[in-house]
Amino acid sequence: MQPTGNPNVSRETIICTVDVVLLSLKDAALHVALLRREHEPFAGALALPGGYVRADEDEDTESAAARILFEKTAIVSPYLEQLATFSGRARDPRGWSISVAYYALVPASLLELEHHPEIQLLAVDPLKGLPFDHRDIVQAAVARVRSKSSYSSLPVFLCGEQFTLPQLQAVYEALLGESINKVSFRRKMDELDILEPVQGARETGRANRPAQLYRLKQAYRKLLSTTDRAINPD
Amino acid sequence: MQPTGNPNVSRETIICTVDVVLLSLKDAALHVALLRREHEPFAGALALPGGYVRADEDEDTESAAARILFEKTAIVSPYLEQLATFSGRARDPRGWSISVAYYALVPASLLELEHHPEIQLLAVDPLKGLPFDHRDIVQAAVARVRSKSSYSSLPVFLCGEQFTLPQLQAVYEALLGESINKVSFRRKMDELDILEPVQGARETGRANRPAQLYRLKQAYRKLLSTTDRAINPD
DNA sequence: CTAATAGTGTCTCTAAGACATTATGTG
DNA sequence: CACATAATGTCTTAGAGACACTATTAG
Repeated sequence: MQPTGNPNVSRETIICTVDVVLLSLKDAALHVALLRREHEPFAGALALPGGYVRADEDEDTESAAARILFEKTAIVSPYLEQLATFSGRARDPRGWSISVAYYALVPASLLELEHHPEIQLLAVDPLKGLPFDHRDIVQAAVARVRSKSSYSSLPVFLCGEQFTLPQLQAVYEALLGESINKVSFRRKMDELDILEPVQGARETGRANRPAQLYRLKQAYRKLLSTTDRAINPD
Repeated sequence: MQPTGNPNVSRETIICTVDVVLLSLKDAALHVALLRREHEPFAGALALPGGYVRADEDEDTESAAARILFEKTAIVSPYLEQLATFSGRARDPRGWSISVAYYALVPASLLELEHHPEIQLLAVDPLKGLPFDHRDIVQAAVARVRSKSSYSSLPVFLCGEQFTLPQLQAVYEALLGESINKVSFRRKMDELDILEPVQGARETGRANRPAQLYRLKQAYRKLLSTTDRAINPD
């Protein structure tokens, strides 16, 4: 955004891309959605869904991320947020590049394999063998989600539309890696004031008292609450 | 980062820039450093220091930010962190652009006007009249700094190399906009364990008990501690 | 009935804030 | 000495965790 020099002067091209870290919870562990690359570089390798920013059709990089995610996985994520920008000469063999990374959270039900056979879910914990700097990007996304989880309602986006409080607590515990005091958890959820019981809806079928089903209040369906210190581990 | 299409296909150019939000504390209020633009667009207007990313000389966008900040203000900031990336067609009249924004914190002493006559310090509170989307960028930086201040040692970068605890507390209070309990503040600083007293150094000259001078411990000189819930307002 | 988990009441304990007291400089 | 602010000791209070007890289903 500066005037020094002539913008039309010939310079080395900068490659502008976006990458999307699509996260979901499977078997109580965070997994990232990867796709097999069809073209060079790294053809055949599993990598984050990503692509070039198209100045002629994308409004900004966020819409580019949403477009690419949809084109490649047919998924529209209810939660998509900018993570950070990764740049430099070394990260892409094609040349000096910028990748604006986004992360998305979706419930596992959205990733049913029969509907998305092209998606490979890989646990984020021992993550290795990714091309480019995709490992760094995924780790940054995981760190962000874990960090935000302790003081926000982010994890609800990993649940389906309706869920019980014990289910939601299990999601928080999976993200934070620690067990949470049940009473404290419910107190915090009550304070956050973002959930509403689904009248008459209970989780039935098991040999115990059925749990009340909840859902995000309408006002928060597409929004994230960031009330401070909402959830704390034991 | 995707292979669909040919990277050599002719596309609308994307302008790659960085902008730096240089923040400092003056008269107990956050101020941002602005420069008068020499060239179009918005020649003559006060704007953030920024410039084109140079693939031929910058290692990544962070070094580009450091380079541009130094070229334009001769300042090397001890704290420089990526803020977010702003993009789209509308933000720059020259065309579809990406700006990777960084923010820096420096003590007011570094901005002595006699050494940096080109810098205009503007209070961030009623901020208006900035070109591009620089107002959004500054507001994002201010929000980030205020948010991080409540649980980290970030504000020490707004102090000089040595400072007293009452001075540091005043900085936290200016950032958070609330007064802090003195005992709690000192307890937290003690827990953070990032400061060390400068032996024998006291702030003298006033008609009261002199305050002990402190400095960041060596290990943190260039680092940020992010211990959770470090500082809380009253 | 028992088994199992949901949901809640309440006590304890930790940590933050309020307040008072002591410490140490200047004039 | 008075006065001002630094630094610290300690009491009060709010909030988080532990734990126990009640509620409600299946079988």
